[in-house]
Amino acid sequence: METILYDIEIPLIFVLVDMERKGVYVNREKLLEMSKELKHQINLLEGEIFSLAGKQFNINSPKQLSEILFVDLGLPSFKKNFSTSADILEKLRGKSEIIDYIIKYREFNKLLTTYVDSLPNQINSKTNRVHTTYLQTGTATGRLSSINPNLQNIPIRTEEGKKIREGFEPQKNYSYVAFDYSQIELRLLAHFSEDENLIQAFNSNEDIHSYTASLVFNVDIKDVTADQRRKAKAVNFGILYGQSAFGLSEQLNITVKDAKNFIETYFARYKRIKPYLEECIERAQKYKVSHTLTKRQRPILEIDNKNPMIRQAAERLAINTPLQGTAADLIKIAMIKIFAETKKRDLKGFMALQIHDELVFEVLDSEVDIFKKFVKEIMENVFKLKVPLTVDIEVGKSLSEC
DNA sequence: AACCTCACG
DNA sequence: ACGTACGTGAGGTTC
Repeated sequence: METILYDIEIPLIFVLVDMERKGVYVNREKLLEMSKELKHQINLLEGEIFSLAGKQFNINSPKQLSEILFVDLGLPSFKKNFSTSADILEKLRGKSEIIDYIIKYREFNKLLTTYVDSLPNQINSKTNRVHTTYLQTGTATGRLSSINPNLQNIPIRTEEGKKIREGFEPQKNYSYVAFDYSQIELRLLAHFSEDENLIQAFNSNEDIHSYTASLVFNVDIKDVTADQRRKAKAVNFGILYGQSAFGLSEQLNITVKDAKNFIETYFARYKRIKPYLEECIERAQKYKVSHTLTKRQRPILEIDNKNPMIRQAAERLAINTPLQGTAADLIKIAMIKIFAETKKRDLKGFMALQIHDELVFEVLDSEVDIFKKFVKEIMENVFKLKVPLTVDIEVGKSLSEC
């Protein structure tokens, strides 16, 4: 079923093999230091949790934890199952002190086990670096994935998580230079839908979430509040995934009625979006596949399923696949061009990581300016869309500075 | 091996 | 009444 584009797929293999061969340096000592500190914090949190629970138990066991929370402590459970996932715990915040400790415990324990204590074990003794493996044909949409270890999910969202990035360092006299596509999937939505307002939003170079907020809440863009922007951001992303009013209401902690209102206003302001999303679904109904800009195809076999739940899930794939998949196509083409250009110019710098919409290079300091120029140029002009593609650049002496 | 949870885009 | 946002990989628990 899958259409393989040989002129794209085969050259990418060389880029990937080169990245895997070169690897990234991880500072063992820094992570060891972090490990000690995290273990200390985790111990303190464990003490607080056991004290509030009135007994010792395995906090890592959702089964035992739910017993403590929903039976022993009598906290309200919102779903039939006794889920203890982060979004449920978030709703229980304030109901018991134990919740805050559990949330922190979970965060620290995740960072410790998945990264801080794990990465040093993956350092290759010959190269003294960590070498991931990229899978080129492992995903449904055309994205890459990364295994053993996964270097596409290095923490960044929390303060403690960011510290882990300090452990990733370029070699002496080199810097990391990171290039990331700004809002590529929303830009592709603008391109495919040809919605005038969304195209205008990107042409005006305004912050897209503030721009959406100004349209949806009918205020001047400079008067958009942080909360309005947050809500607009949720709607923008929700659209890419085919989120329902219920889903949005859950995420924003607002009523379903308000969420429905938001989405309707969104479609009223960006008039071409809803018809475009419907076209995506109709195409999938007709051809039983979704496709990307380069005609990469994904079978959407359940699009006519009689079970509404299964059918709606298929409809969401029909909406999301062209966006996520096209973004993957574009960055792959850019990677091939950049690799060729690096060889042609005989540069020492090299691609170190690909994180879906971002490329990180390890670059000789004297080459940084050259790289900044030609990589940005290639990425932004990889394909002529109805909106500009823009790339943001960060330079640093560790991954935490990118 | 299945399930839960959570790290990232 | 039901379930409800796409794409991944990894670590821990449970069976």
